[in-house]
Amino acid sequence: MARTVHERSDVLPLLGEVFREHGYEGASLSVISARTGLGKGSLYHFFPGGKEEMAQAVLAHIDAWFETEIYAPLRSDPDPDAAIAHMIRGVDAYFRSGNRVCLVGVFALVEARDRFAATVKDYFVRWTAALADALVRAGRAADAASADAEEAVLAIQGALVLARALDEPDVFRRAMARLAVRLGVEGPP
Amino acid sequence: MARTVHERSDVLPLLGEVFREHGYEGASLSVISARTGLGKGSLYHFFPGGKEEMAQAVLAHIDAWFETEIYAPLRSDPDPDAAIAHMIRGVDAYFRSGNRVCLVGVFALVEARDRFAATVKDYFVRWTAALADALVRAGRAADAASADAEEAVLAIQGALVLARALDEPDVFRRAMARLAVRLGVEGPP
DNA sequence: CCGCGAATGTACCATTTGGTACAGAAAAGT
DNA sequence: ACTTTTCTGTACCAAATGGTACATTCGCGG
Repeated sequence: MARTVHERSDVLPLLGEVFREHGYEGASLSVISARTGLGKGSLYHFFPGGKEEMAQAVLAHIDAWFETEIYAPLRSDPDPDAAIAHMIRGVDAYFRSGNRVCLVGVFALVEARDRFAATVKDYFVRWTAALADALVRAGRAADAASADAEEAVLAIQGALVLARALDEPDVFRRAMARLAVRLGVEGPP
Repeated sequence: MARTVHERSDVLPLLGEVFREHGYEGASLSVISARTGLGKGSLYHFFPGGKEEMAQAVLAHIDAWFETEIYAPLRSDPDPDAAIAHMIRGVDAYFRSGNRVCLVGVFALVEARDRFAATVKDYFVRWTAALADALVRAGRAADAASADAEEAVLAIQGALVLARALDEPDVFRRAMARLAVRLGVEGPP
């Protein structure tokens, strides 16, 4: 029976897309099964904790990506300006220039209540902290850096909301361009 | 049997809170019934179209509030700066300084796919247009006004996401203060 | 080449879902 | 006082929900 053998790790991106598009409650096991191509048997084999474990795994996967790809450079790249520019390009690519939504943001607005609150909070705390760190190292005063970092992360989230609402990805691209100017770096390509 | 007689209009705010907290999919008829105090009979009496009509009615209700309370002054108040300041104060109060989430934003991220896309889009289009109008009348150039309006609306949405994610309403208050500065008016009290 | 464990599909479970039917009670008209 | 309309709770429905059980099959190490 077991025809194609899957890895848990290559299911995560598919799961992510499903949760992105339908939210947690909206992502029923049947649509998850359909989109991943995995039957319930396989799903519960990889994620014995069911839907909640799937979502948690996806969040962890996303978090890990941002950690290595965005946060770590912000914290420790010897050239902070380059790290900030890299962040903007990375974010632009990750959200496909506004065509993709932030799963963590989605969970923050609705389902975070108690289920994913800690993970969601951590994601944003570490993001703003890392960005503030880079800004300080780039020469900004500590309090200004914190404010600017908060504003930047907030702008990214807001841009995603607005771009999706208007169905106009350009809103996101414009926001990224403004962000680059405000943070004093080169904008996305 | 029918003890307390309700009005459709006084159920809408309760419905709004339910959708805000649970999203569309997460708001099951049972929690709607529990939170509104109305049995299914009454709910389907007021909203024959079921859950979808409830959500649509809530959106319309919200839209109407913003139209008269925020957009109209932005468009036609003889003192545009006063209208902008009034917007910031109104928004701050409406979202309870970050303790409340934007239902339209929630729907934009997840459920809008096809169900509420038009309503959601309209809400944000009219908001940005009205704000840009006020900014132009306040003396700003047309293109700068559009960009600033877009950025303002986006910042409000982003601030709501971040404030909720961090469980730190102050994020929203700070964002509103920065917004006031950037739009050149008095901030919220 | 064989056996064991990982992976998988199917059938099933109890519960909940959104929605309907309907019979009664309260208001409102008259 | 009466009818009629508006409102409400309860009981019910088929379908879908998240989850479990299990027999089966494949891949790999011995």
